[in-house]
Amino acid sequence: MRAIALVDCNNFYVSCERLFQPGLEGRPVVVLSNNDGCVVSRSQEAKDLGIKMGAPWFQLQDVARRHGIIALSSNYTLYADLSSRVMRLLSRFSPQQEIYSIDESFLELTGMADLTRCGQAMRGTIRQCVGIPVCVGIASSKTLAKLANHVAKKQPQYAGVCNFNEMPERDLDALLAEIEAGEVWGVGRRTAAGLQDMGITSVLDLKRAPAKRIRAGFSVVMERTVAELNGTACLELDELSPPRQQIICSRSFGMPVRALQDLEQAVIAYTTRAAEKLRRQHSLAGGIQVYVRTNPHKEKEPQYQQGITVPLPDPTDDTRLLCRAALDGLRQIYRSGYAYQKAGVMITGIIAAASRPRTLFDDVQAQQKSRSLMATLDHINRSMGSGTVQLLGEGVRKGWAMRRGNVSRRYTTEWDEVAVVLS
DNA sequence: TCTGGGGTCCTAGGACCC
DNA sequence: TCTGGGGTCCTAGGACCC
Repeated sequence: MRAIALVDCNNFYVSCERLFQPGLEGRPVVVLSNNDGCVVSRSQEAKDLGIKMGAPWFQLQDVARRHGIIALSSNYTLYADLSSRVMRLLSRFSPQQEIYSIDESFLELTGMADLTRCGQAMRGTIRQCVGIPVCVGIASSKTLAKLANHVAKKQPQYAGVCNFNEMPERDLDALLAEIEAGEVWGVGRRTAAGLQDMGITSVLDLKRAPAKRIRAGFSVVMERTVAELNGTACLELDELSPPRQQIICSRSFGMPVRALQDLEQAVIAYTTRAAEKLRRQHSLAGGIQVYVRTNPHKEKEPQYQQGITVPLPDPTDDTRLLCRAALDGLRQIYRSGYAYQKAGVMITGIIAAASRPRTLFDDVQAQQKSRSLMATLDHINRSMGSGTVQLLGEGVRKGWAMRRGNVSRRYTTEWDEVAVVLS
């Protein structure tokens, strides 16, 4: 039988913070999104207090004070480094691994023996070598493995590893009958409501739903989900991630921004980040979209949102050319008199650098100059820290930069910030 | 005062072509 | 008066994921 494992870190961001601040153990802790906006990770203690995923932090002030909830700004540099350590350890357990997200990985285990014990070994190794707690779900399709992982997390009797493949069908169905259909990977709020209208409430209902009806009511994607619930693997492991088809960089501002000049600085900063990502995957941009918007939550203030795509007939990865195009777009959509809350850029029309169409009029010398300048820029910023060299237009004061009230140190990636044992 | 960011896929509809 | 059929490409919007 096909065997796929899904390994998922528990409360990943909070677990990362606890590694270096053991005093957080046993206490309600949350990690906030950029700008200290929403809750994006919660310790078990915080979940037990009823703190919801995605809840705006400013609405939780009272409950936070009452229960002494500790809120930390997100520290993605730290999380990304710990994630790569976890993933490297997991790769020892299977020749085939798909890194699905910062805290999740699928592993192909087909043909191996003692899968439940193998899952326990993964847990033990990661706990010992990195210090992060994980749970493991094992089943015959990715969708079922996700569900098994969910069970491993919720039901303590599985000790963190749930293997559907070694359960009799009848027991498995009894288990699925107890789980809401909305827990299934790919079933979101809208679909769950639609399923409910059809009388489908549990995972077992969905598993037994006729494929034709599901396809007609929803889409081929949902039809595949039902097949996966029945143990037919439709989704393969994606071992190497294909290059991105779009690259987005957008941020909310730390405070409302009114002046075009500030928006220009932000757009240059975001375009710079996006261009770095573009070059890292050896691609060129065929266009760049810029958008700005006011704060939709402030209903009494005048609202405005607009975006525009600026085509780049000569595909490029040069930060300067991308910035020029983005600024050109920004000036077209900017209207004075609004308090802007967010801006962003999206690189589109992405092609591989190697497949750049050549024309008679290519300025080969300029292209070579651009390539070596960008390579030098990337080298300096990679080795000496991001932002060491930047375009002047990005600004130095950055009044629009995001808030990070309570950010921890980058313990594992910056010499200046390593953990101090005694001082 | 304060509500994240970055992706993918699918579908429908319009423009355009032969 | 009569006004096809089929294909492609692009875009916008919706739904979902972490």
